[in-house]
Amino acid sequence: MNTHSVRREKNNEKYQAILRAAIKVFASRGFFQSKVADVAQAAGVADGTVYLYFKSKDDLLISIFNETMDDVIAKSRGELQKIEDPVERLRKIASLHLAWLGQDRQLAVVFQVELRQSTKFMEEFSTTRLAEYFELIREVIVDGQAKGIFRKEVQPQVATKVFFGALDEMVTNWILSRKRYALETMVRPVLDILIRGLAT
Amino acid sequence: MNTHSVRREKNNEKYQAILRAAIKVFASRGFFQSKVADVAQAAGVADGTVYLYFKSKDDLLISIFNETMDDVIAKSRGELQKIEDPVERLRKIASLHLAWLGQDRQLAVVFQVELRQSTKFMEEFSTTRLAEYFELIREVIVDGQAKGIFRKEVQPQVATKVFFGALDEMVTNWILSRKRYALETMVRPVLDILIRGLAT
Amino acid sequence: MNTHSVRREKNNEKYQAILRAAIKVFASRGFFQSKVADVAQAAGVADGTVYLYFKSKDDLLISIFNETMDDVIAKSRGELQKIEDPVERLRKIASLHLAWLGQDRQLAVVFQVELRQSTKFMEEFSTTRLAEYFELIREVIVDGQAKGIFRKEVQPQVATKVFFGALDEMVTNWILSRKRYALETMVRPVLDILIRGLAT
Amino acid sequence: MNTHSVRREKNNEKYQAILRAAIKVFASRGFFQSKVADVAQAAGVADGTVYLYFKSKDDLLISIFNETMDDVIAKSRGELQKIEDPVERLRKIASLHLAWLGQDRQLAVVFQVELRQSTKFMEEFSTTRLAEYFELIREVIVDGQAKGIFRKEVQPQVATKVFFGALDEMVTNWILSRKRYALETMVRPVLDILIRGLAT
DNA sequence: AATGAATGAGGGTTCATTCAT
DNA sequence: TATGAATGAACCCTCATTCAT
Repeated sequence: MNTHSVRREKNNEKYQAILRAAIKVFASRGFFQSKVADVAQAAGVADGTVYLYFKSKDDLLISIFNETMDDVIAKSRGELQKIEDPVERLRKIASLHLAWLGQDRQLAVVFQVELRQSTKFMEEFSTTRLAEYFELIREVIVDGQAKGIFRKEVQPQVATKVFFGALDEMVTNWILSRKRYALETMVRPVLDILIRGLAT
Repeated sequence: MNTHSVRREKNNEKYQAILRAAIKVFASRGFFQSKVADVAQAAGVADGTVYLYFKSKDDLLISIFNETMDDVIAKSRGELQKIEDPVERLRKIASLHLAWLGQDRQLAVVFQVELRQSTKFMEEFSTTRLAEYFELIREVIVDGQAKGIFRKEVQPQVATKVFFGALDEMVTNWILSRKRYALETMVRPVLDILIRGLAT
Repeated sequence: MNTHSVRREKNNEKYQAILRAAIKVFASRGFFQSKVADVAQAAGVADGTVYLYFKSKDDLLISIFNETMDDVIAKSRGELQKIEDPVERLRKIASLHLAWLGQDRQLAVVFQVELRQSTKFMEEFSTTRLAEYFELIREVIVDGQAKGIFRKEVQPQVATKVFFGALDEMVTNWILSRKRYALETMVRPVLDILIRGLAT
Repeated sequence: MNTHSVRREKNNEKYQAILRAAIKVFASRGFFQSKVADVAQAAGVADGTVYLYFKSKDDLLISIFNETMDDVIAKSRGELQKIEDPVERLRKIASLHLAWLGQDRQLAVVFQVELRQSTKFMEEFSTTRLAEYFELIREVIVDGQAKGIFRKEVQPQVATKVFFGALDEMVTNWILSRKRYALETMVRPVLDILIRGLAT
């Protein structure tokens, strides 16, 4: 059916409009409480049009995740190539992570809350893009160990989870907090603890 | 309305049966995908009976959280009183946290996934029982700083989040992992990193 | 089952308490919106007790009608025996009708509104007690014709309906009106029209 | 929300089909006993389609009343303009009233029984379209008094209620009667009484 | 490609009634 | 007689998805 080349292409204007609308709507009402019609209206298209670009409502959520993660991972890889020092590399990952979600509260809500709706989603995510993100972190840690900067007795797998878990908690707290502060300011105090924890 | 003595009491047999059933059902199908009728059937009661003990489907989820957190916090406080060393105290918290969820995969799924369905729930939780749990951790860290064991330049608030975030990520990973391992085994490697990160 | 002599007896205290409670509750919330539990509470008995005195919720409504109509018809018959003049007899019926409902707004609401819930009820009522009430009126008119006071070309059947319809509308209007006035004051102006309409 | 041009329009084919189906279903089963699904099925549409044209089940009932009353009032006003004699005007109103309900037993059942379900409905109706109908009658009576045909000591307000009450009772009786007769035949005998009652 | 009217499956909740005590 | 906990059938409405235009 979807034989037209324009459909489903990421740089198609309507595709992007619908995706942005979905982030906005899911963030404000929650995924389950959001109607496809809401997304369509926010995107300025008819209800049916959503289905020309996305298979289902679930697909909207999955696409938000995938598209965003692709960007983040690509961006992170690019930035990491410019840096040698493992410590600075971890700092860069943390910095990008918090800056990226910190500048778009709605996207952050979708990532921290809506995407974790069900084990079904979580399992799908954790075995694909998220696994790739974890791998990105792990490589930096392994490299740091090879360079003698991080302790060799630390299991990279564990360190990766600790690192990610710490950042993740920062974001969740930031979303739920009544106080308004720049999420990025958390990079330094968090890294202070983690780097020390890993350092030789 | 129904404030009859037998109803709504926590140690009422049916109340507990329904709560256990809800954990089981929510864990396996997900909260939104679960029907109240499923919970009732699993508990061996009629649909309507659920509403003699719980105000709504939401109330089931909230009650799971509150009941469990009350237990955990009470248990943790009790155990912590027996320990002096801040390091050992943190270890005890981590140990209880992972042991508690590690021995009941279904409960863990509900806590790591289902309870995070919506900002509505998250906000409610984070300002009550969860805040208390955070406070529990924070006190240990502050005490450790007072005793000169943890660095004073670390912000207890931040350290608390890093600590919780790390543990939380361990649980989430454990749930989603295909490998079956004892969650408690993560205590040592995780604490190894965190304690070092905090220590003077 | 109901073999105990005390049950279902009209002068039983609880029977009356439940009936009064039902009138009150049905009048304020409406029959369909009322719960048997509301009636029980208003009567100060347990839910189940209602079923010791009444077969069903419907039976409550039917009993309100029957009990009240029995009173009204008996009372009316008694009063009519004391009067000779057909005109004064009609006036007495109207007067009793409006006085009786005019002094108990709740009862009036039940009679004018709640009892007309369905053709099922209406058919049942109109063939029993209500038919008896109609007959009461008809006899007076026939008697008036025999005495040469009312026109013979008027069909008593029709005159009865006109008479009842007029009174009935007075009550309905009174219930729905925002103005508060004594329903009985309507007797004179209404009878003025009707008597003239019937008179030779 | 759905303010699309086709929807909710009175001359829309489906709108009318659903309205007719509602009259049919409500008349045969009663409003509270009828399911929206019954109405949908009778109209030959899906359940959800009902809600494209009507806000709720209540709205169906209210719409039946409003649509029909609008027709009746417009028709009556038109006919009355052609007539001068107040007596003939009252006869025309009665004639239209009984002819209109007499030719559609189902509609009559809805008007005489189902619409009087609750004070909620009754209050809404009596202050809008029904008040307009009453006003129509009142004007004729006032005009008759001005022309010296009806007695001036009669209160038009009261006469209106008596007139309407009499007609209303004819319809109700006709519905509940086992005998089948043309409702319109009641015009003459009823008017015979009422006109005499009003005449100078 | 785009529309939006139509579809119809699905479920939380209420409440009349029962019955063990 | 009286209780009230337990039952489970019943239903309105929503909304993801389809498809004729």
